[in-house]
Amino acid sequence: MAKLQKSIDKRNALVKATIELVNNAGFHATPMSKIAKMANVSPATIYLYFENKQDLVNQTYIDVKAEYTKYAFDTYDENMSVESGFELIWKRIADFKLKECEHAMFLAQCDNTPIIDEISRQEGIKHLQPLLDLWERGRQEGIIKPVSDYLLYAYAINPLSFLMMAQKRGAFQLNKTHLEEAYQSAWSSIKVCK
Amino acid sequence: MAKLQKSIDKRNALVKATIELVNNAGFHATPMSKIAKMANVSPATIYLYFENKQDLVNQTYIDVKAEYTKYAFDTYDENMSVESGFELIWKRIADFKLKECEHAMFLAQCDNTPIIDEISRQEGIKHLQPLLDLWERGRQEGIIKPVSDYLLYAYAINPLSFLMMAQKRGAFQLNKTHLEEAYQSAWSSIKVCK
DNA sequence: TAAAAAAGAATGAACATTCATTTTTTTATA
DNA sequence: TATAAAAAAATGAATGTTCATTCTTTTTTA
Repeated sequence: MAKLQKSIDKRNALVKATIELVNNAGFHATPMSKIAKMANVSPATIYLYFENKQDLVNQTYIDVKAEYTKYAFDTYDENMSVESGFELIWKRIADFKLKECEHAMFLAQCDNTPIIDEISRQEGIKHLQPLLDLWERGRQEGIIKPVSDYLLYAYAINPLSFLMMAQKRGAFQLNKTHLEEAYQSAWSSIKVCK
Repeated sequence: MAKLQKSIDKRNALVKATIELVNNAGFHATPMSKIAKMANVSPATIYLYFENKQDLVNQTYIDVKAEYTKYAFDTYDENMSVESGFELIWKRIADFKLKECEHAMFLAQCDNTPIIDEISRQEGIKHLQPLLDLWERGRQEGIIKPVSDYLLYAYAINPLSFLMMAQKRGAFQLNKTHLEEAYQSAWSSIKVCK
């Protein structure tokens, strides 16, 4: 009840500020005072929305992860064929990582450091289930290689994180052609070869 | 002169402690005092070997990156064919990431956060040159896809980082068979298809 | 006008770094 | 080779700052 009365805008502003500051300076160099300032809020106000700094970053992670997977699966439905379902999801993920670069970067940072609680990490993983289900179906139909989800993810999805980071650092620019090539690589790395 | 007298062992112990603590707690939660304690040294002593905390972590990064690439290219020579050269390097990298897991994890953390200075990051990248040269040769011979180094790296090498992290988190175990499959995926994602 | 939300200032702990000494190593001399 | 003076290395404690969090008061909302 109390919570519902509090302004959701303020919570969102805090989450947004956290993402931006952690991306630019790292967790170690983002004090609560800066987060508050960027969100136009008093430091004390943060504690009306979050238990402490750890809780703030955990919740931010879960929020962003949920947004990411919502975007990824938004236009997917389970009746699609394995191949076209995968293509759809892959391209949505690519889209997200390149357009919502800030959010994708934040996830990459969280996924490669111990700044997130193990519990929140697990929470974040759950959202990926539709993709894992698709792969399982693909394996049963003999279309997808009968290997661990981790191997499939490593070759089909994870490269996009690397490309996103490289692009963010200005090292190179991903265009439409690259993207199509990348998709082909992804698909051929997980499909069963005839 | 003065520097040579100082015990290289102490510097190494400090670097080692930094890797271990940053891996387990993150940069934000590794105070100099803990690093000193783990290296059996007084906090003040750190400042005889490093300018400050940032310098310590930068140097640690460069050290580990150099060790990584030294290992990767150790048995490679430029007269090898593109395909066997690539296989050799890939397998050495895989070996390193799985055996020297702590070091590989540290690199992954540094490569996905702003804890390292841009200058040190650039320094670290230089070491990778032999692989880039091999790819260039491969492109000229029509064996390797004529695409950006970043795309090749994303699909051929980076997945190993993801698999290493997954393994480290205990999520799954990479065995010989997996590794061979992973290599095949890597190679087929960068070679020109006949 | 009462309850909820927000604010700014205060608090106390943690931390990076420096300081003043002590210990160890090196050098020079006999 | 033994010894003492000098230099270098190392130390534990001190310093001053930064920061997360809390407290008290004010403002807003119902």
